[in-house]
Amino acid sequence: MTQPTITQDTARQPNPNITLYDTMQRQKVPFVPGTPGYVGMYLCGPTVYSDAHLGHAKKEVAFDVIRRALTHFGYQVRYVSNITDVGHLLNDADEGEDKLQARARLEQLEPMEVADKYFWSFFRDMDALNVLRPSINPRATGHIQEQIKLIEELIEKGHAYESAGSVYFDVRSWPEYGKLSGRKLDDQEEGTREAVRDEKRDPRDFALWKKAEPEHLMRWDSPWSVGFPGWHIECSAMSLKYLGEGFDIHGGGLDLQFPHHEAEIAQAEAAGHHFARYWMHNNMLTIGGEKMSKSKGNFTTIQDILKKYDPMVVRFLLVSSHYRSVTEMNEEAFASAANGYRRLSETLHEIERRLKDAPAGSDTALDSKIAARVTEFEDAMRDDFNTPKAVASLFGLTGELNTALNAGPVGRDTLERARDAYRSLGGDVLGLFAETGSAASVAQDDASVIDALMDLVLKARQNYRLQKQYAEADELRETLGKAGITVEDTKDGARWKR
RNA sequence: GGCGCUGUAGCCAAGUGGUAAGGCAGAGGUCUGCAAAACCUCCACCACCGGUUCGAGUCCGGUCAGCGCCUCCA
Repeated sequence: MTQPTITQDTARQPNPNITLYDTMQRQKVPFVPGTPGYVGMYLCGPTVYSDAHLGHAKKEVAFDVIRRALTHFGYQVRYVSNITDVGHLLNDADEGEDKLQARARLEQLEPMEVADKYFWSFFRDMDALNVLRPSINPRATGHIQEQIKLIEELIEKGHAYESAGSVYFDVRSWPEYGKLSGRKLDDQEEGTREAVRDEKRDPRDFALWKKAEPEHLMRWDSPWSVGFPGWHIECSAMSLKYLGEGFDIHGGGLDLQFPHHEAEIAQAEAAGHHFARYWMHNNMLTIGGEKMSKSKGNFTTIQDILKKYDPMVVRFLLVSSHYRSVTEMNEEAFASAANGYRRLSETLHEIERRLKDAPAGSDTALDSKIAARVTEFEDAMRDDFNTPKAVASLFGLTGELNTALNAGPVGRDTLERARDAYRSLGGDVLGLFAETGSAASVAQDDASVIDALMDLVLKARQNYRLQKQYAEADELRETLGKAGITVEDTKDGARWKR
C-alpha cells in the first residue's frame, strides 16, 4: 500500500481561513492554531478487542480527511491517535470482567495477544481504506507511568481521592465538569452498583485507578494498589505528553462526548493543564436509521464489506456525506457510490492514458475551468471540511473534462493540470484514487504479457469489424466479458479494462 | 425524565432568508455496425400547522415521526 505524497504548495498562505465547528462553543469558528503553521491533533483511537466496523471507518476517514486538508493548506500536522489496550470494564458500573480479558477467555489467548491481534487487524483495515498512519500512535499500556503521575497531580490538588485502593475523580470539586456536553451534575442518573457506591464520595465520581481483583490479569503496581488505570485517564495523559499544553484539536465520535471527553477535560484541567483548544466530533453511521454499534449487533466489519466493495468505494461513500451528519448505509447507497466513483476514476485513468501520447500545448479555456473547480473544492473544504460539496466539484470537473476529451485531443499542459487536480484534491485530500483493486495486484511482468495478448486479440477483432463480420467480433467481446474484461469501441480504436 | 440532534425526489446527500448543489437509479436524445462509455435534456408543492419578513428548506412557536447521549460504544 503506497501512502500518498502530500505536496506542500509554498505559495499558499499560511492562514487559509479555515472555519470549523467547535463542539465546546457550539458553532463554527475560525481555526487559528496555537503555533502558526503547525497543528497538533489528537483522535481517540480504538479499543483493540475486536475487528473494526464501518462506524469506526467513518470516524477514522473523517479525521484523516481533516488531517489531509490541513496538510494541503500548508500546515505541518502532528497527528496523535491512541490504542486502548488496557482492558477496561465491561460497563461503567465499575464491576465485572474487562473486555480484553473476556475476549481472551473466549479465544483462549492472553489479553495482550488479543490486543496485538486486533491492533494489527485495525491497521490492516485502515491501510486498505487509505487512512494515513498516525504520526504517533501511543498505547495505553506503554504509558502507565504518565497516567499515574497525572492521578498524583489530581490528588495533590484536591480533585481526586483514594478509596480502598482505587482512586476516583471528585466531580463536586470541579464545577466545570459537564461544560462540553452541557450537562448539570444533578441531571445525571446514577449508574453505579451499591458495592462500589460505598467507595465513592459521590456516585458520579469516575475511576482514575482501579484496584485489581485477584482474577484480573492486566495489572500494574501503583502508589495505591496493584491495579489498572481508569477508562478516561490515558487520553488526557498521552495527548498532553505528545502534543503539549493547549494543543489544537481533539477529535472523536459524538458518542464519546459524554462521559469520555468530559472526563478527559476535567482530568487535565483540574490538574492545572491547558487542554484542547478545539473539539471536533463526527456523527454516527446508521443502518436502517439506527446507529451501527458493537453492542446493538447491527454492525458490518470493514473486512466483510471489503469482500464486496473496493475500499475506495467505501471511502468515497463516507466522504460523500459530511462528518457531522449521520451517514446512512444500505445496499443502494453502496451501489450508488460504486457507480459514481467509477465515473470519477475512469476519467482520471483516461487522462493518464492520453498523457502518454498527448500533443504539446494547452487549452486556456479548459485551464480556467479546472482552476475554478480547484478553487471551488478548496473553498468547500475550508468551510468546516464540507466533503460532499467538494465531491460535487469533482463531478463538475469530470463533466467538463469528459466533454473536452470527447471533442478531440487535449494539450499536454492542460492534461497535466487536470491530472494534478484529481491527484491533489481527490487523491491527497480526500484519499481517493489509491490503486488497491485487482488491477494493482497484477504483477508487472504479468501485466505486460496481458497487454501484448490484448493488443493481439483487439487487432483480430478489429479485422472482423472492418470486414463487417460482426458476429465474430461480438463473440470475442462477449468471451472477454466473461473473463472480466470490458471492451469499448471508441473513435480512437478499441480499449479494454479489467 | 434530563440534555441534544434530525426529518430535502425511489436511494444517498449539500444547502450561509432571495425563486432547491451533486451523485445513483429512471425517461428521452447525440455518438456507435450493435453495445458500452461519455455527453446533452427531463425528473422535489424541502414532515405538518401557525408566526416574523417584501421574501423562509433556511429564523421563531407548536404538532407528528425518528435518532443520539445520560451504562460499554467511534
